[in-house]
Amino acid sequence: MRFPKLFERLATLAPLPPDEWEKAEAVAKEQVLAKRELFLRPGDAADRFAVVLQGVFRAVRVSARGEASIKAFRAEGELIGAYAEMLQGLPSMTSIEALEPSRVLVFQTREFQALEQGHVCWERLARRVAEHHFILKERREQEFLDLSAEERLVKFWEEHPHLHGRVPQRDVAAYLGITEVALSRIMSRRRKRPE
Amino acid sequence: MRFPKLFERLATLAPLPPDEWEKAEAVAKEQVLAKRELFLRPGDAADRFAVVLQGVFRAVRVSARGEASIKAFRAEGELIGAYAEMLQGLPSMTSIEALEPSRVLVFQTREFQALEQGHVCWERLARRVAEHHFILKERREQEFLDLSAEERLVKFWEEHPHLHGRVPQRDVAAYLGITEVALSRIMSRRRKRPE
DNA sequence: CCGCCGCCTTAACCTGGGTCAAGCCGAGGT
DNA sequence: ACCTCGGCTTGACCCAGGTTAAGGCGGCGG
Repeated sequence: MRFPKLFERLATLAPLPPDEWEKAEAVAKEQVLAKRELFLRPGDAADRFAVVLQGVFRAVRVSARGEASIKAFRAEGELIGAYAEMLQGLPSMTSIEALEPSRVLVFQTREFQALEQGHVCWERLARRVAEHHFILKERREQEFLDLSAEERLVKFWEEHPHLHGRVPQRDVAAYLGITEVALSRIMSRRRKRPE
Repeated sequence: MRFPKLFERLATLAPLPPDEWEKAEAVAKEQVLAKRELFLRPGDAADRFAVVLQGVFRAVRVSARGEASIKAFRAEGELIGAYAEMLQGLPSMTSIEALEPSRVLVFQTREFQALEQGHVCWERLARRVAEHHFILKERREQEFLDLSAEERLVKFWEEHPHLHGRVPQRDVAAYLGITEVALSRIMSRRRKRPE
């Protein structure tokens, strides 16, 4: 077993026999990405996903009008991929970019589906993953509905302290749904009135 | 089989043997709700969900500060329930209210779990449901990030024409993340400059 | 028939965040 | 050492939407 820590992590989501995990490792390929390199670009087929072994990524949605907003940051142990597009069989509308030199473990969806045929544990895991992602998105929805930009910022750093210093401010702003300029203003405001 | 149309609908999501559906019908209970009656109130255990047979519901999140925002409207054929709380074993933070005299088909989560033990089709269905809900939430996230209130309004009516005349404007506003007043302004603006 | 209530609209005023544009560093590259 | 360039800040101005408050209007109960 090449990735025992990853195995343990996944096994907490759903029971996962070690030999099934070894089969998965056999079809997965490690990939190294330089800073600024893309794991996925818009227009690509959404036929693969990966687990981050090391590094940080940003998932950027490129809207029809060329605007770019950030859907998520992903660091060690988390999944990257154009999940929604994959589920719908659409080409990716997301670009996924390494913000640091990174390493990921890549799965082709075809090969993952083959694993699902072999043992129900993979379907169960996929269910838990879907449910988990749902919970994250619902939490985010609630923040847009109930919180001001400043409150969302505070919450962001509470929930993602490990991203400190690893993601540019402009990207945090794009994640919060505001501009770089507004973020800067909010920060200076807080500096003056600490609470 | 008491609800053949519902069976057909679910069978499009994941293969569902008719006899399994009959087992489900056997444990489900029909419930009638008057206008304004609550299917779920905040604080309740999130131990049941239902399919809407007739009527419209609104799912309202009551934030800590007493603010109320609307997570979703649900009409015929759709699911109601405090899904995120159910997944996390938390008490409901959502109130689900009938906007019209309604009928729903109620399942206890315990009983649904028993169905899951009996046949994998239920786990597969649950997975598809989770994935579907994820896609909906992600779409909504994107709308908050990329669109103005006016654009969100237009899209809302494009996507939910069947709700026309069935939900109060103030609720539409709360769903879009704006006030009743702002919604009214946007509408009068559009009346004057039709495009 | 009247008055109340729920729901919607309108108006006046305020404010958070957008836009545009001018700096200000600090890290590389030459 | 210098230049550039990318990322951050700041200021001036603008506008969408929030807040408050005053009606309008249709339906329903008394």
